[in-house]
Amino acid sequence: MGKPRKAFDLERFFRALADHTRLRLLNLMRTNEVCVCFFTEILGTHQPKISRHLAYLRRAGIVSARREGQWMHYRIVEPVDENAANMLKSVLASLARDPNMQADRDRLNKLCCAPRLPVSIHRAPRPRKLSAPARIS
Amino acid sequence: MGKPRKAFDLERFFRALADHTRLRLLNLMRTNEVCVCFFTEILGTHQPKISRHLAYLRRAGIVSARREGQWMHYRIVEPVDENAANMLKSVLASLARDPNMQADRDRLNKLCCAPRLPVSIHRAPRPRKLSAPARIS
DNA sequence: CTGGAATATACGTCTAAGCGTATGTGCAGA
DNA sequence: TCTGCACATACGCTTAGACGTATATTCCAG
Repeated sequence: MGKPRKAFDLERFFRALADHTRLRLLNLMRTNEVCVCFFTEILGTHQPKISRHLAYLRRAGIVSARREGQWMHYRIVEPVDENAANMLKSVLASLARDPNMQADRDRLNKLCCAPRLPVSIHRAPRPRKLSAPARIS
Repeated sequence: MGKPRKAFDLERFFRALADHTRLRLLNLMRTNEVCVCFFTEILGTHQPKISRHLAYLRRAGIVSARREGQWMHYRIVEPVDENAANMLKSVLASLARDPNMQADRDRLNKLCCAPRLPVSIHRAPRPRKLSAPARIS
């Protein structure tokens, strides 16, 4: 008998989405599993800031993390709650339309396909296209 | 050529939804246009608190207000942005499932249909069922 | 035009959470 | 086992916003 999964927390979900940096992160994870160093490179900000926001998203059950050696990969998870899943879908669709968010994704794609990565992240594993969002958290 | 309506602000939208009191208010407005005194009665809280949260929702473009004499009626507005409209629909569907939110609505319905209102709001206009959410803001 | 009712706003206080900087942790290679 | 890299967390500072209380505004009745 599976654990009685805690009821979905709407408030926490919205607090997690109510921040520009976190929306930018989600936008970059829309179709990819991305490692932390790519986020810092694309957003052009300090690494601890990125990690803090990723931790926030993780605590809210919106993303999951996977370790690969020294690197951590983050991806969006599909919420079990049907309404939450729909909301997240709409959020991502809304981000997809925003020109600034498109610019972020363009930079990620460019970097991702570049023959050589910048020195700061030259050994980093490149983002992986995801066929579908992960299940559960 | 209509005014170039300001782009929908996702962040502001989520900040507005990231509060328990505001979610309770939205829940009560799910199918009704409701006046302030009913909110204070149902939530059992101070009136300025209610007004502040309603103002917040209004600034975020989620509700609209209508004056009728001394009374102010609030209702949810259907966002023009398609994704926003879908999100709001999912939010309301999610609230509809929550037992505490159901209890709030039950209390509102009971009060609404009672032969006599409590003294504190005995002259207040009762909530009105809405056929569909209002357009725009 | 004056008092009271319904609602809105202002004010001071407190907490959540944002930020940058410094430091801790875990893994890989020598 | 020691060093360096990727990432996480701790710390101190600052701000948005939630709260209760007090006061302003708006409308109606008389």
